[in-house]
Amino acid sequence: MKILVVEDDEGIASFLKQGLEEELFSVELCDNGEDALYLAQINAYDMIVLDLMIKGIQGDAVCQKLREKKLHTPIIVLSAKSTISDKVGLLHLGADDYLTKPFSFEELLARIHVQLRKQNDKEPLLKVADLELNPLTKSVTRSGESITLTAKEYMLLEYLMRHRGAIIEEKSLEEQLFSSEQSINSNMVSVYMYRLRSKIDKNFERKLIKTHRNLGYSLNENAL
Amino acid sequence: MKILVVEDDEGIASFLKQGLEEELFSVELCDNGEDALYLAQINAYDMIVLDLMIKGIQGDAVCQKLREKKLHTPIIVLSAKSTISDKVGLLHLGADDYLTKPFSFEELLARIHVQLRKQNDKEPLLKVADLELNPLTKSVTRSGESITLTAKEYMLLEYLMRHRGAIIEEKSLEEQLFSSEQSINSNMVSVYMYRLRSKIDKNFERKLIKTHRNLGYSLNENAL
DNA sequence: CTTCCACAACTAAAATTTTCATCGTACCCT
DNA sequence: AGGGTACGATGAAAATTTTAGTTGTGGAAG
Repeated sequence: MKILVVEDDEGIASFLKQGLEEELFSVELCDNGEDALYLAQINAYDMIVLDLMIKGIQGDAVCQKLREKKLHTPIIVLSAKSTISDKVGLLHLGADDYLTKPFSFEELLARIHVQLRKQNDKEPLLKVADLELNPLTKSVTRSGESITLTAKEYMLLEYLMRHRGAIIEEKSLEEQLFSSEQSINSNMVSVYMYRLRSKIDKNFERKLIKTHRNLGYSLNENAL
Repeated sequence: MKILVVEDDEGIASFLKQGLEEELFSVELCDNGEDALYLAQINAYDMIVLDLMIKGIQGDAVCQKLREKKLHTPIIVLSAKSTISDKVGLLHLGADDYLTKPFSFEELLARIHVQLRKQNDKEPLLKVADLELNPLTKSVTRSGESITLTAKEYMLLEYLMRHRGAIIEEKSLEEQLFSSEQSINSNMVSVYMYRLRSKIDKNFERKLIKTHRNLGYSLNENAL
């Protein structure tokens, strides 16, 4: 699980990083709006923790822009103020939850877990171009035709679709497929990519799975 | 993940049950010391949440007795008082953490997660009779001889050993082996039991894995 | 422009997991 | 005690996962 923490204050940032890493999340830090926007779009985060008062573009604007770009990653906003207008406005801008400083680490952690769990219920049908995946029935179709996947193939595809558009490094995919058990020296991700492609992309003109040499893979309807 | 909640106050009890079940724990309730002792010994709980002030045998005594019987399940104590003597005493009696009322549900949840994680680090070597399992190296020996297990076989054995002595229902084992994905109508647990037995018990006089018809299985050095 | 290197794609075989059908046995009922 | 039934054990085939090795390809260096 990858989390992006956007936080100005170095002390809080490293405190959060350390705490979250102890919870076995993989954490990346960033201290300004521009980088946040860039990173959130290029990486496959499962969660964004976003301080409102940061350098450059403000948190609320970051939040809004990400949603405009159809980024679906849950966002938890951290804020010093706690006025009503703040809260309502934020949720409108696309934040999923907010927390006013000061807050306890455990409170943040609980909120993160709530959001991660909600993800599953939120999107009833994942779509990329004419490829559709229904997480409830675990069924997949492309151009209406049903496609049968094995468990691991399905896991891989669901993960790709939940992070559609982003470039996902092989390490993340591996983590997803083999929950944290280390299996160094293994080309299984590439093997599964091959299988997935042969089922998802092979018979279609428009290829959805893309390889980004030295970076990872992505699932994308654009040329990119 | 199975949690036993020992709580007198019906309101709190059902609140905890509901909250924990939303977190995907499987919860059992009990409102007095005697039942708590009995249930904790007969079932394979992963965690016990224990109120100090309960009917019958008091919480501290329950805690102490369970530890005397070598039950290793983590115990989180709930207490109305918050005097220092309480805290120190409890930890001596074998509790792993305590929480003073009133507490927020999220705080309890966080403590539970901490304890569950600690479990892994706490016991460096699991033993039942001459059967030994090292969770770090994932290696298993019986009477000193090394035994090679596949991933699923290992998972099953580790789970049995972490709950040694208790009768574990098939449903729990299934949940453990196939993280929550439902696979109704499947005898895989019995298939794996068979395999495990053929590696662990077959060549030995003393059988450690026991079947309890209509109840489940247990791993035990006693005749039982 | 060629060569080389690193990475990814592919293939095939081995190992494991999962399913399925059948067998054995404890327990209940009469 | 005999018979029925339900549950667990067993064996083996089918499917999937994993490993290992080979082939292909893009980009850097010469």
